Amino acid sequence: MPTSKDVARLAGVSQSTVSYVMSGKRPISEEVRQRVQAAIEELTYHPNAGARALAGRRTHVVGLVVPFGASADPGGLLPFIETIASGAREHDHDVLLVTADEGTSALTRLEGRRLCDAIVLMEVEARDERIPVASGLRVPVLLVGVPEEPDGLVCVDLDFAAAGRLAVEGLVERGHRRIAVLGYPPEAVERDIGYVRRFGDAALAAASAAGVECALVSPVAHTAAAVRAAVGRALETARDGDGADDDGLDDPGLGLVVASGGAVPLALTALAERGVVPGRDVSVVAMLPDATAAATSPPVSNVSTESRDVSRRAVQELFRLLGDDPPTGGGVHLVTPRLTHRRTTVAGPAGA
Amino acid sequence: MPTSKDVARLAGVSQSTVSYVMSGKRPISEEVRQRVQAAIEELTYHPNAGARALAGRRTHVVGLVVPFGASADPGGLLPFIETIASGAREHDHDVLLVTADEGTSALTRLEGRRLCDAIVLMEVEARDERIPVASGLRVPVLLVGVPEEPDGLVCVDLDFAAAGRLAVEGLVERGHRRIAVLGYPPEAVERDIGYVRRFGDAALAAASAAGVECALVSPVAHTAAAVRAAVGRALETARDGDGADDDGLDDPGLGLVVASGGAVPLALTALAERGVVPGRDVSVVAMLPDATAAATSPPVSNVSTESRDVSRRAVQELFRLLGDDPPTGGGVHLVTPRLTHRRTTVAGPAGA
DNA sequence: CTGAAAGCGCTAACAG
DNA sequence: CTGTTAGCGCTTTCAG
Repeated sequence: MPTSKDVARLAGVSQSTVSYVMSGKRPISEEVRQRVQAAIEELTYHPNAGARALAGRRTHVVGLVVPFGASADPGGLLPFIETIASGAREHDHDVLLVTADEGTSALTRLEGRRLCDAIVLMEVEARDERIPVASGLRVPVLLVGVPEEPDGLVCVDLDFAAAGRLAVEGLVERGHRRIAVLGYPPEAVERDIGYVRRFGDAALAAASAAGVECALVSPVAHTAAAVRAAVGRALETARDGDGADDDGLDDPGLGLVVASGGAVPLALTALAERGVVPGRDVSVVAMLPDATAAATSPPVSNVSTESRDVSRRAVQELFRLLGDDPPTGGGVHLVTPRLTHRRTTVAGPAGA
Repeated sequence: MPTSKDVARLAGVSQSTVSYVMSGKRPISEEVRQRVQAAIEELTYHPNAGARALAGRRTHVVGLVVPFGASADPGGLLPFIETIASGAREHDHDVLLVTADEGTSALTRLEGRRLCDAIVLMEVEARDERIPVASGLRVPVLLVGVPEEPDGLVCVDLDFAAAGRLAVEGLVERGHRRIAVLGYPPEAVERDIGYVRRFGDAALAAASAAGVECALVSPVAHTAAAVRAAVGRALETARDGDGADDDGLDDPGLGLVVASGGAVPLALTALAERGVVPGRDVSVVAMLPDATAAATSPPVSNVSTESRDVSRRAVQELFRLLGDDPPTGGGVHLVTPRLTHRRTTVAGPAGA
């Protein structure tokens, strides 16, 4: 296995020149650069990462702390990881994957052992015990998710308020006058106070702004029974004050927002059991990644969780943190979701 | 940031003693060990990974090459990655994540830069261009998936033949006399010749052993149209030779095996469109991870792809490769899947 | 059972 | 524009 010394010898230059050719940190004459490049190719030289990290005090690795274990994830995680990994490679960095179940010690280990130059912390909760630790580290940390106390850290997340608004407005546009929001499971309600509240509040606000009724059914556990009950309650609520079943020809029925992606299959099943057909009798809009939404049966209208966009943004901010200019600590970056109507929304009032 | 030198000074010993205390590669008197440990705690010392790798020629990192980009994965990837990551941590290793789109150069980079001590290559295809490269590396490589030419490498995979058999036998047990297998999408048929063939052949063999008819409908693209057509063909086939619709009270109808997890929602939709109810008119058994199967509507009976078991096995074999005893190159390790009946299989002939 | 010392392969001042 | 040199922090012989 060749070292930079071998390259230097073969090219007839000094070892440092080889280093500078690779890093571009110093002007090199075209002639020398050519010779060195040729030697590198010929020997298929690769710089030893450990040595490089030791001498240069940069590992060219970013640590990624992923929320495994707890993950009953409806599909957004993988694209996220993929995007971070490819993004890192584009900047000549690698990704070290650490699972969140290591807790706060993952952070001190990554920092203490000099395993990486920066850390991305995924699925940050509202009051996340890792935040205070993270903000005390010397390596920059990027949060995915917005905690209550960002503590000067940079955060990137989906704009959940916009998502709640979008879902409700989309249903109102299709003529729904009664809306119900199936909320998050109890665990999430306790853990993720941040986005849970932001989504719900924005949904309610949008409804009231549009002058339509909106019931928030929450929490809803991810069990068949709980979702069935919640769907029942939502449908009952909608029927109240409406008098009869089917008298208004223009009434598109209930507009149902499913805030937690994981509940979608259960909700669809619950509706089917009652003989209620989404896209005809009611509309269903769920919070889901596009790919997952398109793969349910029937494909469910969705407010995209855009993990791809969020992670692209995360990569961008990450390498700003690693860049030359001091990026002025802190800052919250929100990515706006999109609403896509699929088979579960009714056509709407104005013909369409 | 303290170094092992600082620890040594504080403990009143030499640097090498600190090293030996940490590695246990040399007997240390209890007294000295205590002092050193105390110093380590006090300074919250962490060994510098780069320096350790450089001097010790072990990185304590395993490279994981994941099949992103192409992945329309029905859920098995994440648990796999998670299991590898936790398993590695249990052996005091970290995981460096690399995406497969880097191709064969990912391997040479991991090896050349000394980024890891071993490599796990996921979703290996039958004739995978990375195999010859992998088998030429100095770092041990573990394949997940069985290529045609393992080239002396260790492979771990699900036993797809057993899976095909299991699916068919499960349906036969429930009284089905006519079975159809919805095969893999064209891409997979061309790419993954290995397990595609193994699954199909075993299914057909099991059917013929049981004396029941079995039609293999393949390839089936993952589009609504293609799956709809395939389901139609499967149902027609079953109706032939049966004469009428519903005369045999004991005839549990068609037994449908969906070999490719990604087609499941489409297949369920296609059945629903025809008014055919799984679990009553036909049975459906799909090849899916348990979690995914439980989350479809209705929950579909499945032959588990057991990515968790496969990855546990992979970790086990991986650290055998990294262990002290030379593990005698090569070897194929197959993990046996399980069949779980959910709501999409009929009750069966004998009451049940 | 413990210490001293020689690198591992690279980068980054210093010198020209 | 290029070469020389001193480490980065650890492991591991080689001596006790």
